[in-house]
Amino acid sequence: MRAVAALCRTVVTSVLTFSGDHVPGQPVNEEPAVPTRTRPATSVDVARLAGVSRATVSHVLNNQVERFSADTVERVRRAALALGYVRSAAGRALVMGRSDFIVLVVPYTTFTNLQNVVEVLSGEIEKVGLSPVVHFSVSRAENATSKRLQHLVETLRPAGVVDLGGLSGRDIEFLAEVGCPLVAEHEKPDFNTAIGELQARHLHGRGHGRLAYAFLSDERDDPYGQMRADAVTAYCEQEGLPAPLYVRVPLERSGARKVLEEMLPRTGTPLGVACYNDLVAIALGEAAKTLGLAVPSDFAVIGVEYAPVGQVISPRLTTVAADVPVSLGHIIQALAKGYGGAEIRRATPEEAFRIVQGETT
Amino acid sequence: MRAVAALCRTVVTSVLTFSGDHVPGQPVNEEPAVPTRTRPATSVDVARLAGVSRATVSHVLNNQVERFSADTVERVRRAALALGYVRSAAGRALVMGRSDFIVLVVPYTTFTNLQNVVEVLSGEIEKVGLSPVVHFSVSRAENATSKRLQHLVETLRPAGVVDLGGLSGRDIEFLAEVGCPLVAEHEKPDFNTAIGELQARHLHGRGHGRLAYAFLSDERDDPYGQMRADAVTAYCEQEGLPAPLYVRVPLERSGARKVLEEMLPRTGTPLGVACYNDLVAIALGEAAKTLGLAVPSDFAVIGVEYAPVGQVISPRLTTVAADVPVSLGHIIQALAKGYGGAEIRRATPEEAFRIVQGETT
DNA sequence: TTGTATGCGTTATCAA
DNA sequence: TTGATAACGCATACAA
Repeated sequence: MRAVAALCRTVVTSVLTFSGDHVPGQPVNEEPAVPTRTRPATSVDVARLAGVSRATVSHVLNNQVERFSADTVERVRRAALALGYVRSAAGRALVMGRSDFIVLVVPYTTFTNLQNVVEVLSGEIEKVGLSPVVHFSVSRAENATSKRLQHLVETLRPAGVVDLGGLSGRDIEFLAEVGCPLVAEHEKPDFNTAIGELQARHLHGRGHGRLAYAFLSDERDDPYGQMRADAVTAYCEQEGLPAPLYVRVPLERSGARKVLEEMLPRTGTPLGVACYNDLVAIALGEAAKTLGLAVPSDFAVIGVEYAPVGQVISPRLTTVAADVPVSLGHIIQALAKGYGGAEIRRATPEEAFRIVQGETT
Repeated sequence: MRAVAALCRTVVTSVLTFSGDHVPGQPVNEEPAVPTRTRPATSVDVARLAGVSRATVSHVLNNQVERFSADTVERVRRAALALGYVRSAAGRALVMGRSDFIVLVVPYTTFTNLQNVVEVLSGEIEKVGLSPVVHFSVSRAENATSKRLQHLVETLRPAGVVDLGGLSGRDIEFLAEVGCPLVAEHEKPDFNTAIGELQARHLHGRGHGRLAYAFLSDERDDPYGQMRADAVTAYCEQEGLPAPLYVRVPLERSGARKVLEEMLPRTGTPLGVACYNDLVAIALGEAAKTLGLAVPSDFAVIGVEYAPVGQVISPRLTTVAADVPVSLGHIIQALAKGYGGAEIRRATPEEAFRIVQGETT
């Protein structure tokens, strides 16, 4: 039976097959009714064309070429190319125990640079021979274990998971339990602290001795805010400034205005506000305009993101911009170390972030 | 040897194994050095615990329960649950010829609702027993075939691909060649035409007889702009209005202002501009303010997105909002039809989009 | 109603 | 230097 199937395959390979799959082991004798696709080439096809065994094909295509004659290697490679052969992830995953995918977990937060981040990481992942796949985290509760992520990891059995901020504590535990590596988890640089401090130092340098921190207050998670706020607080303490006021800003006009009206009596002016992101900064800036505050002399705001919208409005927003490839350096490094890529140097927070001076500070 | 391995597995299953994989077929006699994870349960384990054969397990777990006694079904299900059994995607994909994943292809464009869109579609995909995986398209050229997508499809062999606007013509050809179904491709409603017409009709209804269409002019692809602009043009023709002027707006202040300065002599005022998205509308609105134009009487803009930022600034932006679940109705429907879910009704463009009245029209 | 046998495509071991 | 063979986990046609 096997011989029949193999023989049949010889024919089928060079011919069109049904769009549906035929029964395994059943010779296909009839004419294809709807000739739509060719069955993907397998290592058997390559082996036959190259005149070698499947084992040889496997070795050569995995770059274990030392033990083979140059001629054999060449023949196998040409055959693979000619047939458009691509190793089956399924077969490979089955025998390896895990697949060649890396899951990028994106947090449930707006993220102007997301496409950029994914693009940069995708390139690095491919450099080490793996394939990127993006997963949007949806868990809002800090310690909820995401059923979706769990299922993805259990079925895909990825070679690794990259956390862009979407993982809860339980998610991380889960990954450890099933033995799925979390890329760069333990060497994550404290970027959020760096950002918060950068904002505080900038506001202080522009003459603001009274500071506040503005969180985002909407339906989305805010995976970074607390660390940044802590950094602002630490800066104030270190510099002998009064502790910053914390506020939560809703993303609509009247709500933002109300927040501002409530904070001013408690802080007085001038006041400098470090904001969770550009959107929060814009909301506060607009509210300040309607209240007749002078920006930036009485009321200064600085965002984080360098979103385009902050640069088209008046006053142009002062913000913190990230150098995406640099700020992902620790992940890129871990990827290289864990999966056999070239060694690279890690970036410092100073290299990763910079202030973009606008008109709001 | 097989018996040995099977026996060995019986032991290993209830015990911790190495974090690395042991050699298949090699009994593990030594004590585990680093007892980190248990090997995932297989259908053999479930079969043994339930006292049935692997075939029975497979049938029951695929809901082909008619032919089995209630007792058998129950025993199998309990055993699977007890062992935390998850069927291996690899084994399944290998024998089925394709995996249980659906690839969501996201276009290279800013997208406020992206998280929402992905969340809604993910839910629907799971309803039919498949798993969503997101792929960020990066191809900018209209007819470039994305090497990344190609590789993903070839290795993952997904059950289907959902195009959110990131596929080029060649990508679509490629998918057809390899026989990967493109979900809802042929029944895609013409939402972009609906959006363009909605914008034009709104501006006209607010008293603007002279219209323009503003494209995005930045580094990103603009997969939707042309269709919307065409719809605006068609509307003008149909209503006997002068043909709309097309402009491309860069996302920075001086550039946007220059565009505005160049268009006004050609159109005069009052002028109504249908914009590609909220950001373009904001850029033009701000430029209009600096030129001293009266908004909306002399110069009106309407965006698309209902992005939060448009609602926190002054004047508050008029825009087109999408009902995400409704606007994805055709995809949800196709998913259900193609993969055996519940039948649902398709939404019309009128149900999917609505005008959010702000202060710029 | 249940079990047996086989194949899916890849990799690893060991023999030639 | 190369090849035969045995896993990996699952699904299914077919036999019992």
